Amino acid sequence: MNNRQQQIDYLLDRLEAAGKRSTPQRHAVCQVLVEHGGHPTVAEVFERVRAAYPMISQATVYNTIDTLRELGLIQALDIVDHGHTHYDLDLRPHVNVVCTRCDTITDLHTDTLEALVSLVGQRTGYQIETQRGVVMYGLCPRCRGTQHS
Amino acid sequence: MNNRQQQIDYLLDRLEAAGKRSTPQRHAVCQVLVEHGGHPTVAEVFERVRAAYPMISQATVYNTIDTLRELGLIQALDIVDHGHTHYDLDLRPHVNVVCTRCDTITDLHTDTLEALVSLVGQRTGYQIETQRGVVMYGLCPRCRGTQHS
DNA sequence: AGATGTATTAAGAACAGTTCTAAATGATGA
DNA sequence: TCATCATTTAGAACTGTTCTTAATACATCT
Repeated sequence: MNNRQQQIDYLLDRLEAAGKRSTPQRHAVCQVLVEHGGHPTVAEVFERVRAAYPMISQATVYNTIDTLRELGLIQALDIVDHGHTHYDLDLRPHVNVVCTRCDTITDLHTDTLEALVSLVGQRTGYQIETQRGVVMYGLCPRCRGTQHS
Repeated sequence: MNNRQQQIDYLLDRLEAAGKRSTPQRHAVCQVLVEHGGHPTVAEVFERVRAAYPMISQATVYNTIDTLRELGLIQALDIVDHGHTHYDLDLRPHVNVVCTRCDTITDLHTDTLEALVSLVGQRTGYQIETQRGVVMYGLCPRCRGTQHS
């Protein structure tokens, strides 16, 4: 029933299927990733995991996230001026729209992106990783109102 | 007639128009940026500028690039797993396709991206910076051939 | 031309996110 | 139980970028 629990279990299953162990640390990281929902950074994950698991090391968070990434279960998102990498569990093609003032990230799913991805593949000859989102920058609706500063 | 020279002069003119001085260091940085043509990093620019201007400081390269960016004359491009920022003089909307094996970046200009940008603006309410390119990842044609490794 | 004020530059220190290292811990399989 | 191997931990090391400070060069005013 619990969608999130299913998602956490899915990640751990895939880890085990890849011959990795399902440790409590990895469980905690996956749980935080799923429950965060948005586009967490390592620092955010570390901080939250720590609340439930105070002795966890930052290196473990990095390692777990790297492993998940190698298995293609999450993707990395580098955003100009943010200074750290964000991660995204959403592997459907979508646009991540970043506010250049408040840093809010909004997702948009649209067929136009999928069309663009396949067009880029055809035109360039690249084998595009279709599960990756793209990033756009702009002012979010709220910040457009407070533009003057 | 020299297209590149015009572009260099344009950058310097815009610097001066913004009240900045047109110093030899800035000239050298602009020249390297224009002549590079692709998506240079600060390290690449620094190295090349140094050849013609051995006493230039890395800080000056950073400062000049920051200034150009503040004036909207170049844009920054953060690419996952590259570890440093690339810069792009091309302010028309385009897709930067990055090879995940050899790091080659290929540009693609297409109306579909412009359509996507305006659609994203409408749907999300964000005021999208239309001059920014987006990044996609994949295997370039050459690396698709040597995939086995 | 000379003096004054301001922008720019240079060099290197400082910083932050990430990666690496080495030792300790914990699980697995014979 | 013992041996082995993966994993975790803590912190050092690394790297790209930013910051600081003093020196320099340019522009303006008289």
